[in-house]
Amino acid sequence: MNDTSRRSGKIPTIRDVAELASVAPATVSNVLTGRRPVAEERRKRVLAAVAQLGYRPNHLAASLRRQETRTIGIVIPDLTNPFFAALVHRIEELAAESDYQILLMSSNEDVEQEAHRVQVMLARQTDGLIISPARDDISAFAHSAADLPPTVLVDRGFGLAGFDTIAADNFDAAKRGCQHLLDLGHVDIVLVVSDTSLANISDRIAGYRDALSEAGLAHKARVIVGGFTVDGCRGTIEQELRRADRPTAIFSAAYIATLGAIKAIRALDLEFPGNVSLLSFDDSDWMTALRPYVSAVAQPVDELAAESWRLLKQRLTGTGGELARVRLPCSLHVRESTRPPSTAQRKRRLEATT
Amino acid sequence: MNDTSRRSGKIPTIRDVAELASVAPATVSNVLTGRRPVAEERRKRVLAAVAQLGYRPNHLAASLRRQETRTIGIVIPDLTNPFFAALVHRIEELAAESDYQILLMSSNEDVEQEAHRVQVMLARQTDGLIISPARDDISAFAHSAADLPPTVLVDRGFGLAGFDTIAADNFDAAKRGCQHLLDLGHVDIVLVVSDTSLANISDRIAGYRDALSEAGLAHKARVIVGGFTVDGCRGTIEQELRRADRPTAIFSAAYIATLGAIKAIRALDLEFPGNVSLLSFDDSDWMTALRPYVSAVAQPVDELAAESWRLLKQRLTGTGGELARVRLPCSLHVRESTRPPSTAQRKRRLEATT
DNA sequence: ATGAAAGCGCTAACAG
DNA sequence: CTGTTAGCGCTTTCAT
Repeated sequence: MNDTSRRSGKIPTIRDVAELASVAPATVSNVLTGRRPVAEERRKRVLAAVAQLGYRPNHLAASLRRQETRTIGIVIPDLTNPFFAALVHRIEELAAESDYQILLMSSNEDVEQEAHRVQVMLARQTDGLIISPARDDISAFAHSAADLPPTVLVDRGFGLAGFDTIAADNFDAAKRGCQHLLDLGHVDIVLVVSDTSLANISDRIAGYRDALSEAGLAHKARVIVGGFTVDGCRGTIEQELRRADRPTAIFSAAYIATLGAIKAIRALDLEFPGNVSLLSFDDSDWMTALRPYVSAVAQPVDELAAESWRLLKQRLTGTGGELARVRLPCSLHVRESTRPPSTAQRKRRLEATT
Repeated sequence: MNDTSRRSGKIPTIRDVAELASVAPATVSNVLTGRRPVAEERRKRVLAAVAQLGYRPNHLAASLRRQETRTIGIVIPDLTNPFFAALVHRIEELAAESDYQILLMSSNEDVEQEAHRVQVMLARQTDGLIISPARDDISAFAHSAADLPPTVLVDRGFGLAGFDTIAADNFDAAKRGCQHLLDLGHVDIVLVVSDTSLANISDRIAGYRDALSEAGLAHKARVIVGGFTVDGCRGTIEQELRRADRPTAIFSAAYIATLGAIKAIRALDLEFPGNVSLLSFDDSDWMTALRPYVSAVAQPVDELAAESWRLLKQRLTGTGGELARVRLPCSLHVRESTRPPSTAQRKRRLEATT
């Protein structure tokens, strides 16, 4: 059918269509975009010409003219983290429904890469940005929100001036997680974090401390830092578990910390929850596969994605009101890796302390 | 410093810079792109003007003019699958090094969504495409390779005419996996697949059958189909495990099948490798966390990504030669979930068969 | 309802 | 080495 175009070799433009249909280029545009009405007869001629030539509108040219690309940029720290993968997946899905596309970049938790990537996004005229900043700070890539197109900060950078920001309620989630362990009778609970400089993490630390305080156990708080790698976390946790007064429960405050914790426990030939209870911040499909099922605090990924997109789209269409700050609740899934401390555990602690 | 631009309200263009620096727009372009030399003094004036105005080149306009977007489109079936997430992550990283950006879309294993997304990519003038097709067939989105910009097919659609194609050596990997189980002494090995219509999967089935044949056990081949969901796979596998003559080993030929298999085994209160050995096609970080560590065939994700990008870039720069068909070897990680059949297992089979 | 003309912001081609 | 000119392909005035 469109052999003609194929043979001609050149990609047809709107002018080619216009000539073939004996109408003005503007008319072709109006038929294809539906922005203005076109007489039925001419409409058909245009459509026929489009089909015959195999014409495809050049979105690039339209973007330049309209000053709108229908592209949004997403910058996240790490796509291999299932949390971010799921977040991006869902945002892409929603954006596509509104005919927006995604330009994706990973900062690899690196401020400089992040800065560079955001600059590229700006040069590319993305209509909006969804960013999960490497640090809770935009100074790496912009002076202020005014330097950027409509931008939503998700998961990190909560509350920064000038942005719609959205994140899980890390404080509350960590507090409830810790309370769960306290309810079970644990008193020596160590919190393992990746990096204390992120607000998310300090919120989790604060939630953990708050729960302890309310139980009158503020002095029992113990936070250890494992870094951004599984092996780093594992090493730190192994040290912790080697202490005579080792904790009876570990609360791993990040995905990699959970993997590190499990590996550390296994490396020392310990069992969980037998020798130590384990609670994970961040849930994953495998946590309900191998035994023991891992008790976990789950972030509402789909809702975070939906809300991010909703807010951004509002800004893009100018229907947004006040800047939003949204905290979404996490859910606690009590499974098998958390249980009351055994008498052996209690005894061990007692001996170590006296 | 660039308060001037801030106050003016309007985004500066190359002409504004040119005027301020008293040079021609083309000169500004030449300074910024480095495509042609510019006298040192004028250079400095231009750079100063750029800084003062806070000018950013509009990549869109440049793309339109140059007929090159430095954007590549990636279409994959599902970003929540760790394999694809890792693939995309790595490709993005490599592309960024060459100053290419990624337009990302998921087809959600759906041919129609895929078709639509590819059309969008084409309209957006992506310089190249990396696609992992929902079916091993491009007919959903193009008549032939000639309809598309330079395109690499990765993981799926291996060998399709007109494309550089690249995939793991699924046949060999499955064969070696099955041989490993045979070497252990297993004779009743069931293969669980998601969907037989994908070439990847039939290759794995063929590899499995081939290994059995070489061992003179062709008649023992048993392949069950669980579909694209974890629960579907689990259900199918549960049924299989309820049979009196249940297998002594399960080879799960896809990530979700592995999750399904583990859940099925647990649901029936069986143990692995005690009651049944388990070998996974596709590796994941958690498989070396919880016990027993899961023996797995690992696809060379990073190499697949690197090779995909290398091939695409060659095409983009016109340095590509013959169309390439690359098979990359998988690696077999023997861990704890596979072991020789116990005497109890042998006995059970014997009783069921007689 | 339609067409002509004027750009969106940039760069390649061509003079000088 | 530098400036001028002419578009890339589309959409939007502004007439008619």
